[in-house]
Amino acid sequence: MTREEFANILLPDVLHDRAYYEAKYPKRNLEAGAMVTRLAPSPTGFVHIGSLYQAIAAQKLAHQSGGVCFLRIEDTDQKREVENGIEGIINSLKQYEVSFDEGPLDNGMDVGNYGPYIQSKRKDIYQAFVKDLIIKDLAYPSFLTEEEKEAITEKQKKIKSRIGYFGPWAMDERNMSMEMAVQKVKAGLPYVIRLKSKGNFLKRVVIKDAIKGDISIPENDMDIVLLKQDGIPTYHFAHAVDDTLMHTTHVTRGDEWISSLPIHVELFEALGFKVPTYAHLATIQKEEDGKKRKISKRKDPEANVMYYLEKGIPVKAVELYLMTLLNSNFEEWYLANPKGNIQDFTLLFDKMSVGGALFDMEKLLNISKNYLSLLTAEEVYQNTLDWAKKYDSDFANLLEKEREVAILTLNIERESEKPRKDFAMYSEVKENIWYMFKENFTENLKYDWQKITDKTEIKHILDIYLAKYYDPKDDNEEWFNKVKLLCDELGYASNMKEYKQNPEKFKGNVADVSTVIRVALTTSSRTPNLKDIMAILGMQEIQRRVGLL
RNA sequence: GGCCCGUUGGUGAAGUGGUUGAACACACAUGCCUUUCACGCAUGCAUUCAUGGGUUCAAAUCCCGUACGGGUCACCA
Repeated sequence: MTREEFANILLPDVLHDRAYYEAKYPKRNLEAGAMVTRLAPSPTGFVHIGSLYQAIAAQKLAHQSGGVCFLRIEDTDQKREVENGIEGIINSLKQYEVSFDEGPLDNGMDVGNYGPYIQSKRKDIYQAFVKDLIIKDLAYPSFLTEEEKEAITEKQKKIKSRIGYFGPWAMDERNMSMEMAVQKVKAGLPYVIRLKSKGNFLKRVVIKDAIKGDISIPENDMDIVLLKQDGIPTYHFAHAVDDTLMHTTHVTRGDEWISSLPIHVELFEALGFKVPTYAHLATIQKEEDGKKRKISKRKDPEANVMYYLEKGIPVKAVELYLMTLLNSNFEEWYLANPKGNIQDFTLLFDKMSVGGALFDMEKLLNISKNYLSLLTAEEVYQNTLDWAKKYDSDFANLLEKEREVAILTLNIERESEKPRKDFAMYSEVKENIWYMFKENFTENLKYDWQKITDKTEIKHILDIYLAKYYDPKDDNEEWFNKVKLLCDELGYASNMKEYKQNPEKFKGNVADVSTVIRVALTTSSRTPNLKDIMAILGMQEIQRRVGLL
């Protein structure tokens, strides 16, 4: 029996050979230095913050160099398959404005010439290459059952050997005759295809990682599984074939992959492929009970990229935050270019951190606050409305009905040198402006009175203020002067310095009186500029509100 | 346990043998400004770069050991 015949029996349904596929996916026509990168998530129906992080890196790296960034779905594990997993991923990434050049982007249909971009549709391709390996005696069928595998592991534990299927432990199957193997196949025994490893654990491979530098690891000598019983490849094999055929130049992925690097190097060599450049990104971590750990999708809601969307944290803010983690000099650049386009920033491998950063929500919110403060009132209004339509429909209705009041309110102390920073997420807008809407301002509200709490005094202050002093036509300075005059009349200090020197001479000060007006009209002691609020409310509404006291 | 990687303040970090008396940002604290809050401004916050040793005129920066943290050892990615 020839090896070809043997391979045909093992993999009878393969349509093409490897040469066919190599010819089908020619080298990309790109300028020198252009990077081809990719994001390769599994469709668990959920985009991890770490995937977004990688996506941003991959996408920037490719586009700043005039290259290509594609999306490939790694759905080789059918047990983990989730319904609508692929759409979920594409959808989430779309919302984060990650722009891929190729992938299953058009409702799951491929865009680009190097597809299919979904691994489950590439079965024939993988098998063509496995077949080639079998013919070259670099791979063999393995009939090892789970129990047999466990028995080996137990033995290895007992004698404190390394654990795995390698060298002497694999000899029986490695040396099995083709005839014997065919007999087992014909008998219907299930089998996988394993690599016949040529590696030597005592020798080392040195891999140059674009981020971590030289990594030296013992060679792989495990006869790892290439093709599972169902004929679908393992991650390792799919990675080698896909990234070669799709002509990836830079593999960006999480650094949990470093330990399988020797496998990948051996696979590329066995297949006669050129090893791509690897860039292993440090994983984002989280601290809990004083311990660091990988941010986990089961325990941490913030691991899911949808979390930020639900909270109303702008996509852009998340991107800015991830960029600060990605490149240590980004923050400085952004500070100097607050309105700059991120695309103008050049991402550099050697500015990427080798250690895993702790996820810092406070920092994210701070970035978000600053970002929101630079938007126009119209933009904040529109974004808040878009958010509310999905997550708070009552508020959305109100915003649509009271568009003008909302925008006027959001515009107070905005679009200036030092804009206000009242909220970090769209979900916080409501609590900041609700009182501006007439229909929200009814009886039985909770007022946040500060120093002056006596009802008769409060009413007295307001009555006199409205009757004698308040004039909507006043400018800011005049407006405040009037409040001071009011203070003088009622025995409150209009001058803070005088008040501080002799507080006992006054009933209170101008800040206390202003607060009374503020709280009476809004219930809150924390609001933007009072004069502007009053102008938006209008005299009639102001009087109505005073009447409610 | 084997194998990898890492360790600069509460957090992200700058730093690649000598103007580093260790940038910058977040957080925190205090004060100022002030119609509250926020903004802004000012000041403070690592006598020291996990630790022990070595190389050197000189080390956070180079070398070795130790400790600690993380990752990984699947027919999961």
